[in-house]
Amino acid sequence: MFEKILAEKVCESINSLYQQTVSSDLVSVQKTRKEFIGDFTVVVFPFTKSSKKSPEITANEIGDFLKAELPIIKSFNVIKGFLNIEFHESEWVNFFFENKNSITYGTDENSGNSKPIVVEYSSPNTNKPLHLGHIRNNLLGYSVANILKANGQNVIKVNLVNDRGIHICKSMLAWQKWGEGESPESSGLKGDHLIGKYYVLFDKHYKEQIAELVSTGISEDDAKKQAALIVEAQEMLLKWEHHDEEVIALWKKMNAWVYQGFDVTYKRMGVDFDKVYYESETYLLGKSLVEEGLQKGTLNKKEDNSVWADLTADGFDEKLLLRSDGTSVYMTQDLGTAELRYDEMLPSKMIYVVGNEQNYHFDVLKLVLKKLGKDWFDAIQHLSYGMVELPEGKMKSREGTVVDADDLIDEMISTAKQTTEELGKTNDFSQAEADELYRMIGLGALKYFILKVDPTKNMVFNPKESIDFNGNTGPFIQYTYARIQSVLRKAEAQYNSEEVLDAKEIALLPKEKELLRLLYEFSQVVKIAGDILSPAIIANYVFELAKEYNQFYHEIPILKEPNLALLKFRLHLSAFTANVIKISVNLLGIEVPERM
RNA sequence: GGUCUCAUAGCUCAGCUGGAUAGAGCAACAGCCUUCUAAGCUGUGGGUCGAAGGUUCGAAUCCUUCUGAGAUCACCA
Repeated sequence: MFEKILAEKVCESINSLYQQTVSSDLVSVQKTRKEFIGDFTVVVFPFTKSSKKSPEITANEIGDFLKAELPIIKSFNVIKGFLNIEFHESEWVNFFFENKNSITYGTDENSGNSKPIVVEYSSPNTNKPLHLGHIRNNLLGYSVANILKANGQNVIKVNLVNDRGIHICKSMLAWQKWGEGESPESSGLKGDHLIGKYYVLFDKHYKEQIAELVSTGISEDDAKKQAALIVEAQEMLLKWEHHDEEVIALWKKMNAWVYQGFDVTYKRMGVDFDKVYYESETYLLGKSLVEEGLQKGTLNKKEDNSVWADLTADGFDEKLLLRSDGTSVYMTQDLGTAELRYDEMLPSKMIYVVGNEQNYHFDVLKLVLKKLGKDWFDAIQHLSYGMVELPEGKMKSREGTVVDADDLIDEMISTAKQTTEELGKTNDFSQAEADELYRMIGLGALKYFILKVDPTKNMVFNPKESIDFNGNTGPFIQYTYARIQSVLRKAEAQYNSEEVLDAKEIALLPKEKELLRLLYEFSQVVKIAGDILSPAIIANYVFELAKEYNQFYHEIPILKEPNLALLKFRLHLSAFTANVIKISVNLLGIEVPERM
């Protein structure tokens, strides 16, 4: 890496010129801004303390040293405290030859040997269909897993399905009462949507009952607890915990419907898992951990038999871990599944892709594990992503403002179809080819729209404005790829990726140099994205790359270039760019078409 | 009320551990298809980086205070 070589040489120069030692990671080597001549810029302000000279003089002295020591440097110039260094063009051409044909360029293939990283994402409830918030979660989890793999990590993707609890009992009860045996087959509804329908129905009737009770003079809080429906639902949950055959059978039937529905949505989103956990199978695990904590005296039991962790010393409150009736809460379950996961896979890290509304939960989770003496507590990393909001604020299922995942995907694909047909792009496509293209573009637009935003930040989605296909979008990037493929197809006679080109014939134009420069940065982009778990880094990079290529494409002729060596170079440069575009978007879970 | 996050162009967002004159896209306006795919390219306008202090050679970035928005603090998950 050029930056590393430069940084180390700069340290040497400080040592040699001023007899001072500087650590190489304190040296700031950055890309030279376009308005100046050079490839890399060293900021010399920090070294003026060592040199006791002005920034300009210091920069010149370091520049002289570097130039004398490193033959790869062609020239340097100094502007204020900035030392701009220009490499010989051959360095960039060499970089090009070394990497242009690598289908794994920028990624680390040495995976599999290290301790695994577990990435948990999706983690749906089985009482309603997935919505836009889940889409962000799924796309993030899937992409982060890809990015970690590209960084040489052994990644295990897991899903923890929240398949038990009062919420699913509500749907079950409503279906029992008013469903009249309705099934996905009889209704034509997708299983998860069918269940969601009864969850909403439950809530509707429940609210009516509450209102009725309130009108008889009962307080709202009491009404919420006394309403017949909620009491019945709780009875059902109790029956479930006691393995009541009828309830279990109903539960299995309805969950199966939901899973059929989820599978369709997962498949359409293009996400998958290496392992699926079901909370119904793991929810009891936490209890033994809590018992252990009680024995050790790190947890305490109150008079009513409820068990608590006292976290006041760490600036938190007390946290309930077992209810007075001995049943476990969300936190208890998470303690159990965390330990199960750790014991099963001995991971170096356990990443949980969970919304930022649960920041407190994860702080407490780690703290309780620490209290319980689990020294691996720090392996837990909460990838806390921001909410997807509507222009008027948070999505609310009660107000019907939730953007349904399936609906949105349908809309994206049909918009892609309409737009593509208007442009006449698929006139010579077969129906199957065309449909595949619409799917790719629609999903590409959606995925890019979600993933280009910094995961930690809340983002806004306006349902009234459809997601764009022009500008900083997925289809723009897909289009650039397809455009390159088109050129390569036209150049069949001149293009052979294996052909050895003559480096001496190649003189880089500014746009070509900039393209190469961007391609060079890719491996660092992958590394940063992996370090901070941010697909947005990749998304913004690949947009930049596509934009740069389009400028090159418009400015410089490829197939009409009279010099055959240059023509071939540009074809290979185009192919290299297409390759990096493909690798990049694949990290985001986006596919690229050969034609569009 | 306690804790935590966020605030950058009309809108949606970049701006990596502090570095040169804060960038894109959309929207608006003006151009470019007898020439490799116009889902493209070029140009114009648009900013007190929420406000005020501070640290620094240097602050959108770090610290403090204030304003505004949001999250969270359940014997819910």
